Amino acid sequence: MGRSPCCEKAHTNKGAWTKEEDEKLISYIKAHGEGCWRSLPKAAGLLRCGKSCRLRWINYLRPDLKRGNFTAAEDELIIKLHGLLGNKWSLIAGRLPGRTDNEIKNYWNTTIKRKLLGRGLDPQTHRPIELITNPFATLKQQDVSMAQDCTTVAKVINFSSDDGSSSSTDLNLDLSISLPYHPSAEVSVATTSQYFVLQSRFNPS
DNA sequence: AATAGCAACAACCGCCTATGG
DNA sequence: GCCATAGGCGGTTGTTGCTAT
Repeated sequence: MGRSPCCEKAHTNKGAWTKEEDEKLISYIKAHGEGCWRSLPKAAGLLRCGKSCRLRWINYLRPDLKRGNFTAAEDELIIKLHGLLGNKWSLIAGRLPGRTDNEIKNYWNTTIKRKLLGRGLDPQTHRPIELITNPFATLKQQDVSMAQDCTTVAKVINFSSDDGSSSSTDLNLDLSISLPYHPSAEVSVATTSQYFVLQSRFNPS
């Protein structure tokens, strides 16, 4: 027997939300707060799936959302975080106040991917595309060794100062609690550091 | 002016995880 | 420990609006 559906699909609306539906959802959450998404639609008088309500609220109606274009600083932060975390959009969104995982995911797929390709970097690995076809074409041996040493990553991308305090930037990138051990994670971190090693070489400002 | 192509974004789907009985 | 359920997440699709031809 399969999994039961999250709601009675025959009695729910789908597709774009109307203004009336938005208003019902907003007023209900203002009055009762978030929580129990399954029972919310009925209580709020909405013919929607609970999941759909949650998504609509989180991605579009929440009052603390920052609408509008991404700034250059946000761009760079997303790229850095993606290099460390991969497609963990919710974790990335957690580091960008007012931005949602869905928004960042869309922005990544439509804009940043192309931006990285334009820089000659593979969007998934963040490695120079040339390195993928010929892994040691441009890296000096010392760079490879350095990249393999994960402890250098913090220095390379300025996460923290030598005394362990946070970096001088206002970006809190302490991700130490978010990264479960996985052998491939070392590869990911190493490739990210390779990117910054190369970036500093090509763009030493 | 018509329309084809593309980019951006909203929303859905299916799977995974956490939690409570 | 097992099972059912709700919530959460990432991948994918559908829709809309803009631009180029």
